Formats: sequence, C-alpha cells, structure tokens
Amino acid sequence: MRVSQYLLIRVEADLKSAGLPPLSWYDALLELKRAGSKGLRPFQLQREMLLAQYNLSRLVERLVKASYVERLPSEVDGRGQILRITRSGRDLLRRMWPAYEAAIQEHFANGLDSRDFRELSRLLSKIRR
Amino acid sequence: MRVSQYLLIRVEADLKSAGLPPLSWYDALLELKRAGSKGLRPFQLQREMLLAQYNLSRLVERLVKASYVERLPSEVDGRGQILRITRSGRDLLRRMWPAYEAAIQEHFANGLDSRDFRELSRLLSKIRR
DNA sequence: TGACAGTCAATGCAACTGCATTTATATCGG
DNA sequence: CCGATATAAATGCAGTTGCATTGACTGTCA
Repeated sequence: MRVSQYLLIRVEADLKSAGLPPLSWYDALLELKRAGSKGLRPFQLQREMLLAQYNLSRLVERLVKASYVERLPSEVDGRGQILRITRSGRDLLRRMWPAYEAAIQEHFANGLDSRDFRELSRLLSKIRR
Repeated sequence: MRVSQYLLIRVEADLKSAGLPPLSWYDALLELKRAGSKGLRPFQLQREMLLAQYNLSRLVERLVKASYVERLPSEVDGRGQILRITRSGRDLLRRMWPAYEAAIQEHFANGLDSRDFRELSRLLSKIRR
C-alpha cells in the first residue's frame, strides 16, 4: 500500500507540475479511446476503473464540461447513455502521455528489469482473482 | 495501481461494515503505539504515513477529538507538539485488528504462499529506493 | 542582537468524495 | 399487461482533501 501510494503521489505531482489534469482523466480517456466509436456506457467505464458510481458520474461530468468526452443517448436503454471520447480528448491523451511515461519510468520502472516486471505482474494478478 | 486500489476499497469496506473507523486511523495509532510514551511529532508521523501536511494535521485533529490521541506541547520546540496514543487509542487498535486481519487474509493473503510474500516484498522495495 | 530565511503546524476556501436518496427506465413473475 | 423489483445515472448534503497562505517559532549569520 505504501509503495502504490508513493507512486500515485509522485505521478500526480509530475502531471500537475506539467500543467496537466489528474491521472483519473487519463485513465478514463484511455478506456474510451480503446472502446472506439462505439463508446462505453458509464457503468462499463465504472467497472474498468474501480470507481464508485457517483464518482464516475462526476468525473464524466467534468470531462464532458471540458469537452474531452461527449454524451449520447443510448439507443437500446432509455436510462443510459453512451460516452465517447472527442477529438480534443484524444489530443489530451497524446499530450499527457510524455509526462506520464516519464513519471512511470522515473518512479516505477527505474531499477526493475523485465524479469522483475513479469514476476511482479504475476504476483499482483494472483491477488485479484 | 488497480490491485492496491482494489485492496484498499475492500479493506475499508470491511472496516466500515464492522462499525470501525478508516484504515488511516489504524495506521496513525499503530505508529504512535510503536513510538511509546515518548510519542511522535506530527511531522514525523507525516513522513511515516506519506500524508500531506494538512491532511495529517486534520487526521490528528479528528483523533484528538475522539480522544484516541493526546497533544502535549513540545519541551524543546515552541512551534511543535508531541502526539501520544491514549489508553482508548490502544483499545481501538485492539478492536480494529481482528477485522483488519481478516480483511488482509481474505483479500490479500489468500492465494499467496510465503515464497510469494517474500518475492513481492523484494520487488516492491526495489521500487522505492 | 536582530534582520532574515527556514520549519512546524493550522486554516480559509474550493474541489472532490462518500452516503443516502431520487428519478427514470427496464425486467420479471404472474 | 400489471405491479414489484432491479438497474442506470444523477444529486443534495456532509465530510475530506488539495492548495495557498498564515502565524508562530527556530536557527543562522553579520
């Protein structure tokens, strides 16, 4: 827990000092980019991101307001909506990645070799089954 | 990051459903218990816990208000104070541990063997150098 | 000594999160 | 088809966190 907290603090600080939004924006936009033109329903995004329902709702609200994401009504479910990344959302991803990558390299990857990565990944995935 | 977030959510939920305070209270009290009768200065506790200064200040405020911690003026530094766990603070630690232990067992330890623990610990400590 | 820079801790305000509930729609059993 | 139950998403309110600043004191150095 301490290590992950440390990493999060470092990465968030690096993003902020580069004038970029928080990591959660990157996370959400990345999922939406991967979903492509079909977009994602909020509840799908929620499960990917391990966010509480109301937190996702508000994160989306901010992303929409900043016009990185657009909301479309769902054709198949009157309660629901479809979230789709916009052109400027994709642009934000591109602008954030260099800072994010550098932070990962500096704070996380530095000192681990590729065998370590595989082993760490294996162990962590044993925890969440 | 996802795994640690998942663990945190689970453990916090288990504590809450047992009617217990959040993990950060446990963490702080445990550090103070370890410090013994000499107590700790807030800035020392802050560094142990990786909390921002203002967050520690407010966490302590709550712990004092709930009388799990007492504040004493520092003899050697007029700006500072000494934090000491109270009897009921120690009691809270004892009451929280069974739920915390069970949560660790269920969500984290389950499925890892002792070789895994050593290896995971080795890898994580390589990250924070 | 006494200006000045540095450190310890608290705090006002804005943003975010947690909790409970609400609104709207869907699904299911009879 | 209807009522009951379930799911999707939003929201009011209280509590917490982030940010910037402040107040109080310490240590340094001319």
